Amino acid sequence: MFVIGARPPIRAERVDLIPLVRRGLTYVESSDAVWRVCEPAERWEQLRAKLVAKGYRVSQSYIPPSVRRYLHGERKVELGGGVAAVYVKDGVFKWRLGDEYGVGCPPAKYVAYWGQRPNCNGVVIDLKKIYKRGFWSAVAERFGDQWLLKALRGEPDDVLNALYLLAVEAARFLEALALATGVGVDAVLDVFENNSVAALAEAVFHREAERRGYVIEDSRRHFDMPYFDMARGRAPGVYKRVAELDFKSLFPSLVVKHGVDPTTARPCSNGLRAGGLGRYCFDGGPVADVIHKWLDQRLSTGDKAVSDALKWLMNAGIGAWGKAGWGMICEPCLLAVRTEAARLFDEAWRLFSPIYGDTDSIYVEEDKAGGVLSWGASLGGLRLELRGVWDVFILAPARRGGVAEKNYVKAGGGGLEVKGGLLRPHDVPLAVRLRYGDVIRVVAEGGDPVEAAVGILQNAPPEQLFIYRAVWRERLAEINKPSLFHTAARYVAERCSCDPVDVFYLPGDGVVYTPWVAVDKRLRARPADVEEVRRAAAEYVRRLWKLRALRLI
DNA sequence: ACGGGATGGTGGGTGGTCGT
DNA sequence: ACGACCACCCACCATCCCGT
Repeated sequence: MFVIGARPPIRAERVDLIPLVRRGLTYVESSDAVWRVCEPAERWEQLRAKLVAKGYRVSQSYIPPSVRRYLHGERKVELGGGVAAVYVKDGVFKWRLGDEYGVGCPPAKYVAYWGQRPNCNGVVIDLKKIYKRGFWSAVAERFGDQWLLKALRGEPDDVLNALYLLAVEAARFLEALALATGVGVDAVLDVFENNSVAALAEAVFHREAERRGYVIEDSRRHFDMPYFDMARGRAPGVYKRVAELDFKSLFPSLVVKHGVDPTTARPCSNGLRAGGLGRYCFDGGPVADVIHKWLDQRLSTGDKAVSDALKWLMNAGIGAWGKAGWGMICEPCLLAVRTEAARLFDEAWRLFSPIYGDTDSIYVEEDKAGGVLSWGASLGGLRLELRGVWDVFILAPARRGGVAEKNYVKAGGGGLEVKGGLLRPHDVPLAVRLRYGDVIRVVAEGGDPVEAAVGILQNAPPEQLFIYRAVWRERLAEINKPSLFHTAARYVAERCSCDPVDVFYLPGDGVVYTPWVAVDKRLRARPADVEEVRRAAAEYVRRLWKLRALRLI
């Protein structure tokens, strides 16, 4: 952490760096002194508050020392080493490493867990912190809804195997971040304790500025910038043979093309429009250069994990210019990029009247794709690519008419992609969730999705009649007005030690069904038979808006 | 003509998930 | 982190039916 200005009343040494301090919406060079704080890092949070209260300005106050040791070359990133998953069963640590299974601590560099932390050597990864949602929800999202059937059965080996899948993915992502930033996985995890990828990106921005002899003042915003929705759809309906075109890394490309950088942003009469702030010019700088390097890396890598890590770093780094909280704030930078993206988006709509578009994507009839591609090629510095042609593309109607934005289904070549909470087959019985592709096929052929779902339920195995949802114990404890779902959750929570609680349930008439038991609000239970539950499931899907919306197309 | 129960729509609140 | 959106729940209101 650095202090800018008079000598601070703490242990600090003078360093020969030029401060860039915030003035209005931009940064300017100052002749003030710069001090490196020598106090232990655990005190920085408190120290910052005290110093800021006394009128001192600070820099890099949120970068952990572990990250700094890597950025200054005192430590080198070491990649590779085995990835193991560990979980506790009856007080015993069971692990999987590749195809090997064992008990105790695994002989692996990365030890990932969910729930109780194993006391093992190596880089310990808390998967709860990485995925920030329920265990089975994360597994189902990434590796298929079939895993929810295993969640229902609850076989210990299935849990360990699912855990291992997440562990491998998480370790690969963390290593990719390490490779891209030069910050070791242990230090990346330190950042994630209190912060996000944005803080990691900013650490690299700061280091590059420092290398050039500058420190950039930390500033703080209390409100996030307003978010402009850039999604637009033509009309609800089923479209056939739809070409999808995407800009690859649009925001980073615009940063690089225009040299957008917080350290050189300044108002000028012929620059880029920055929303309502007027026009701004940029001359590149340390931040734009880092993003340039990351963009080149992303365009040349064939490794998906590395590509994803770079995408996160760039988007989080750029997005953080308008975030609330401490950081490298630059409203004109973010607004200039967004406004330019919005201008291109509008131009595409004027020229091609797409079926659908969202920020950096354009969906048009197959025969228009060539025209869109040549337009993209004429823009300079941007890469517009044909991602593919979908056999079926469905735009959902909104409840109040028009298109429900960011809600669509695209299907082709046996694959199916569903976007948006309105259409995603959550909150539906597992059988329907697993066979959602069939429901979509019926819609594409002009049939009734609700009756298709009811048909699926009539022939479904009994355990697939339930809906899956997760609820965290902490949340469950503070719920005042429990719904039927929470009633089921409380009933299940009393019978397992899981967190989040994995609830398989189905709302009924005055009761909620959990596998083969009907529970009322006082948590009184009676057995329920299959046909009773099947009827409740059919009634339930008939009520669902997400299926009736598909019917209205 | 009146009142009470049943029914159905609405709007606000709560909780959860997705997407950025 | 935050907004948008869905399912659910409840309070509230209008309407209708029907018996008195």
